[in-house]
Amino acid sequence: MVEGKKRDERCEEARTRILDAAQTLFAAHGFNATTTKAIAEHAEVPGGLIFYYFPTKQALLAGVLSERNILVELRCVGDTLIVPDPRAALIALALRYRSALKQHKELACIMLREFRSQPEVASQFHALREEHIQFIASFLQESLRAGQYEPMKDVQVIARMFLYNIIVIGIIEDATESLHFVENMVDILLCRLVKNI
Amino acid sequence: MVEGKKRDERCEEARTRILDAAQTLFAAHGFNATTTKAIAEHAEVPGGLIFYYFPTKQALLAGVLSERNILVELRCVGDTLIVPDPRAALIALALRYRSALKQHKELACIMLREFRSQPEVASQFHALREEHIQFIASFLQESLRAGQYEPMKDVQVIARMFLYNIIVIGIIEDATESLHFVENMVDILLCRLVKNI
DNA sequence: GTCTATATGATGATAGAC
DNA sequence: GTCTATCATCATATAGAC
Repeated sequence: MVEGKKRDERCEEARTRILDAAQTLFAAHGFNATTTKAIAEHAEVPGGLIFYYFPTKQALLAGVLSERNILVELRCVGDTLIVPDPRAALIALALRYRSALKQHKELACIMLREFRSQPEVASQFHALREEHIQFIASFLQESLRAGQYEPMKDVQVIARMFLYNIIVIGIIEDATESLHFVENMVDILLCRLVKNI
Repeated sequence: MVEGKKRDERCEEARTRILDAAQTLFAAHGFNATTTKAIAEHAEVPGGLIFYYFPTKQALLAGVLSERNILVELRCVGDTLIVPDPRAALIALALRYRSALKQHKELACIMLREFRSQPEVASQFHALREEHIQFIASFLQESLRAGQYEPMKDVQVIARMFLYNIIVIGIIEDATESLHFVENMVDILLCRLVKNI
């Protein structure tokens, strides 16, 4: 029974396990430094099985990027986030981004590592950035309107700064006391508002 | 004569040419994706010569990072930069950082690419960040004092945000209209000041 | 210091049994 | 679908002539 279940699990998850292993190792050591042998060992499958599911190693990378698409997950970052106070709203949004990035840190690492040499990664990365700058800008504008504040001219710039800081915090930073930094960051970005409150 | 000079130049610069080629190719394709053969071809030297100057490929990377040390160059970024107006000072500083990063973009790319797998790179990168946050903070504090402005409590946070944005602009951004963004960024960071002017 | 030829090992990918 | 054995290629590094 236990054996059967174990067996079934391993069987039906072989492909998933390969993707998991590839994602982890690509993030940790980079695409080129990761051997298919290492992926197979980490996934606990024989080396040849990788090439049953994926024609090439490159296709395996593409599989990781498409099937574990960080864009889709991040698009939900603003859902059900309705806070009348712009300051609280931006902090909540920042924390959501932070946890989303943390959750998908491996994907983010792969994108950051490979976007210079893998064109598909670069375009995905670029699209992701611009999309979220627009989203953050309209999210901020919305929460300003909802809170009866004066609309800001600098919304685009603030959104860009917000995202850039989130990216660095999520990817480069050790995340030590980043909550404190996030709050201070939002205060500074909303300075004109805060003074008007 | 021409032949002799050409020959001499090639001879005395062989090591330098190898370092140049390695730097360029490591930045473009990453350490592991770059073969020593490719470096030799790019440097126009025979493949074996690399291992006369550097015992291993890893040592070649270490050579690039130590002999083309971006830290040293960036430490001069604030020299002879005395501007009484904090806004003008920060913009000037940002532009210096931007051009320094642009000039050493290959090094920056290598650090960003490899800091996760190469421990030496990681510690260099971390030290660089903290050092420059401190530097920017005291630079800002200084220009506030010089301009007779009230000292700010958020200097550390502003310095951090400043640097993080500079990093993203310099490394990830395509640098399109980044001057405009830099100005807006400084205005937002100094918002409390600007309102007091 | 420069260059060629090559050893040695690892890597991506395949063939084919089960 | 799973697994083993193996091929062809290419990478780092070396030996040794010049």
